[in-house]
Amino acid sequence: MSLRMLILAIVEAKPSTGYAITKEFDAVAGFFWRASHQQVYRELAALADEGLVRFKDVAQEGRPDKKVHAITVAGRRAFAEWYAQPQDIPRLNDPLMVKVFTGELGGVDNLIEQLSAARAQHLDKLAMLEAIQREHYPEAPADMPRWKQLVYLTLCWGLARERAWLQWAEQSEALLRG
Amino acid sequence: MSLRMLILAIVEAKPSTGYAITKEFDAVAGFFWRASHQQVYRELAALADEGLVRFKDVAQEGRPDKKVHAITVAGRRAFAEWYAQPQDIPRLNDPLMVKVFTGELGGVDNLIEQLSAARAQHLDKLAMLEAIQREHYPEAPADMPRWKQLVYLTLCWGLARERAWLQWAEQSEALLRG
DNA sequence: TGTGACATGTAAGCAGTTACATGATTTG
DNA sequence: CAAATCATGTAACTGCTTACATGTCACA
Repeated sequence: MSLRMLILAIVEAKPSTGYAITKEFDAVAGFFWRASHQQVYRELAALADEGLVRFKDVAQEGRPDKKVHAITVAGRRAFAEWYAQPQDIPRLNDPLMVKVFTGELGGVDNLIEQLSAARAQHLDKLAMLEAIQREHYPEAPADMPRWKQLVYLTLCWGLARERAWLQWAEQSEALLRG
Repeated sequence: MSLRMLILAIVEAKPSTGYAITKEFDAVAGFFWRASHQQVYRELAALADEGLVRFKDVAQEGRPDKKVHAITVAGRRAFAEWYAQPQDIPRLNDPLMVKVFTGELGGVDNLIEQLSAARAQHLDKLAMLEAIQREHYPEAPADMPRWKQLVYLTLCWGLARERAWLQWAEQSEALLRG
C-alpha cells in the first residue's frame, strides 16, 4: 500500500515513467525506502488498472518508447484516504537479532564476528547519510522550504537509527567480550 | 530463513510443539520478532520435509494429540552454516516515513496528527519494554548468565530503537509546527 | 568491443497476513 | 454458560526478491 501511495505522490509531483520512478527510489533509497524496477512496474500496472493513474505512450527517437504516467482525480482521492488512516508501527524481524538470540547455539565468538561485520556496514551507511547531509542540507532546517524539510526529516531518521544501532552494537560487543 | 533458523534453535534447546513455539514467539515478540501460528506450522512442516527436524506424535489424555519436534544432525549443520554467513542489514520500508516524505500532498496538519498518533504507540511500546526490563533484568548485565545476556541485548536494542524514534518524532513535530 | 544508460517487462518463489475451520478441556 | 487454553491445520492473498529476457544508443 505504501509503495503504491509513494508512487502516486511521485507522479503527482511530476508525470514520470517507471524507469524514472525507480531512479527516484534509488536516490532516496538510502534513507527510507527501496523498491526494484519490477515492483515499480507491477504497481504502476495495478494503479492504471484501478484508474488511479493514466499513462500516455510516448515515442522517442533513438530511445525505447516510454509510458508517462500521471495521477488521476480518483488517484488523488485514494491518496487522501490512505493518508488520513493511522498506520500501525512496523515490526522489525531483524535477522541479526535472531543471531544474537541464538548466540549460544551459534557460538559467541561467531556472534562477535557477525556483530563486527554488521557494524562495518552500519558505519558505511552512516557515513553515506552524513555525506548527504553535509552536501545537500547544510542550512538550518527552519530555513528550508517545506518540501525540503520533509525530505530532511526522513534523512534525520536514518541518521538517528544508524547512530542508535552503532551505540547498541558497541555496548553489546563490550559485554560479550567480557 | 531467519524464522526457520529461529525455530530450529528453539527446538534445539527443547523439543517443542508448534503451539509451544508460537507461545515462545509471543513472549519475545515485543522486542525482536513476531510470527503467527500459521507461519510456525508451515515452517515446521518444511523443516520436517527437509529432514532438519523430526517429530513424534504424542497422544494425550483430555487434550489433542501433539507433534513434538526435535532437531536432527542435518538441522544442526544447516543452522551452523546459516549462522556463519554474514547478513545484509535489513531495509526499513516504514509507512510513516512515506507519509513524512509525501507530507505536502497529504497536508502538513494531517502529518502532524499522524506523528502524534505514532508517538503514542511508540511510547506504549517503550513503557512495555521498560516494564520487562525492570521485572526480568534488574541485575547488572555482566552478572547474567550468557543466555540471559543474549536475550537482554535484544531487549536493549528494542529500548534503544524506541528512544531514538521518540527523540526524532519530537524534533520533527517541533520543526513542522514552526 | 564492451559497459552503462535508457526502457520495459515475465516468471518463480519466499515471507508474511487474514480469514476460515475443528474440537476437547479448563476456568470463571 | 461463556471464554480461555491447548492443539492443529487449509486457503487465499499481498508484498517483495531473484532470475530471466529484450533491444537501442552513447561513450571510451
